[in-house]
Amino acid sequence: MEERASPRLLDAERLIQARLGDRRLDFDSMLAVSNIYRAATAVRRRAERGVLAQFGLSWGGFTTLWVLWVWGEMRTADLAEECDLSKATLTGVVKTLEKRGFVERRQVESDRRRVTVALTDTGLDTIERLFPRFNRYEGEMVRELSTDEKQALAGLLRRVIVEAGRQ
Amino acid sequence: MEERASPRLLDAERLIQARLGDRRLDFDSMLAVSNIYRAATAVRRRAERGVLAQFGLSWGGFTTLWVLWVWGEMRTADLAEECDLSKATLTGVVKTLEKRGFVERRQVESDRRRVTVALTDTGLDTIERLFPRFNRYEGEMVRELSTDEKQALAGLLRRVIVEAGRQ
DNA sequence: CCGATTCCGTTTGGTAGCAAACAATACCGG
DNA sequence: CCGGTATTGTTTGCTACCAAACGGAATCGG
Repeated sequence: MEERASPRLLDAERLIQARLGDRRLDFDSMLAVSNIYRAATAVRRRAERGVLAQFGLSWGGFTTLWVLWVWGEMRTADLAEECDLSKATLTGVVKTLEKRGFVERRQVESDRRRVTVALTDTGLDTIERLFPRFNRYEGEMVRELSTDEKQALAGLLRRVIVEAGRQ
Repeated sequence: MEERASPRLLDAERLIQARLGDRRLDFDSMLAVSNIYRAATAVRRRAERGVLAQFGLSWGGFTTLWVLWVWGEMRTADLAEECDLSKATLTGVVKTLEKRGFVERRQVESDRRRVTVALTDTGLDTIERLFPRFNRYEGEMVRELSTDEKQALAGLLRRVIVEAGRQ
């Protein structure tokens, strides 16, 4: 099970040890963190190629549609927060989604600095057809894990998110 | 233990569950996958702001320096593979690193299509000073986890990487 | 040799992502 | 009211990232 893991990674570990000489190095943390990043890249790429591309969506675009679906019409700032994007980035993503006809911007009457974003009918239809397929993909990507392991993984990651999120 | 971890995050997760209602969905997989992505973003941002920015490096730039440091001079294609980047992206990253004086390109005599990339003295000095600090940051980001938990996390993620990596 | 094919890194054209500067609007103290 | 300050979303300028097209270089079959 664990043995076939990745001999290359272990080689690298020894090489680093040699390079660093007597310096003390935290390998457990290094492997945990670098695997988080690698897993995220793998998961994102697979989802983009396997599902999202057919709908003309990137990961960020999908996330935005999904958040709007779950939470409904939202102010730009809250949407950015929920999508875990800077507001500047969100402006661009929304622009793209608008171009594709998935969302629309709405001026807020009571405060003209503000703008809300909402799904169009096309956007709603798209996310309702897309999400179940996306969710099946998610299942495939973690199918090696038991239910308990999935929950354990989510729980461990949650603690990393909280810690790393402290600025 | 798990309860104090992150009330806000769990609330959001419960809310989503409520919003999605009776649809048959694989929540365990969904939470595992989305937390992978969130954790990666948090980890990357914290490292970039906390350490890498001071050295004028992005995550990708750092990874590239690190790989070159550990493995030595490499062909472009192998470097891209090792950094988990497309060769097109790597061209850009190397271009930036070259501009900053961290790496240099070398034409291969025996096959003039090929190019290798190697650290400059500046690059070597930089990564040798930077990596220990980066590693301390990694430790901080997972400091809530015990050694066993870090290893468990790395192991679970490795299995996701393998599965999601199958195209 | 030579034509076709394969291989390699770069370029092109597009989206994504951030920080910082910005303009418009709202708000607040006097 | 009115001048200063805070807030909000966008713009600017940059890097990163990918797929696909490209063009030079090697290689292989005949």
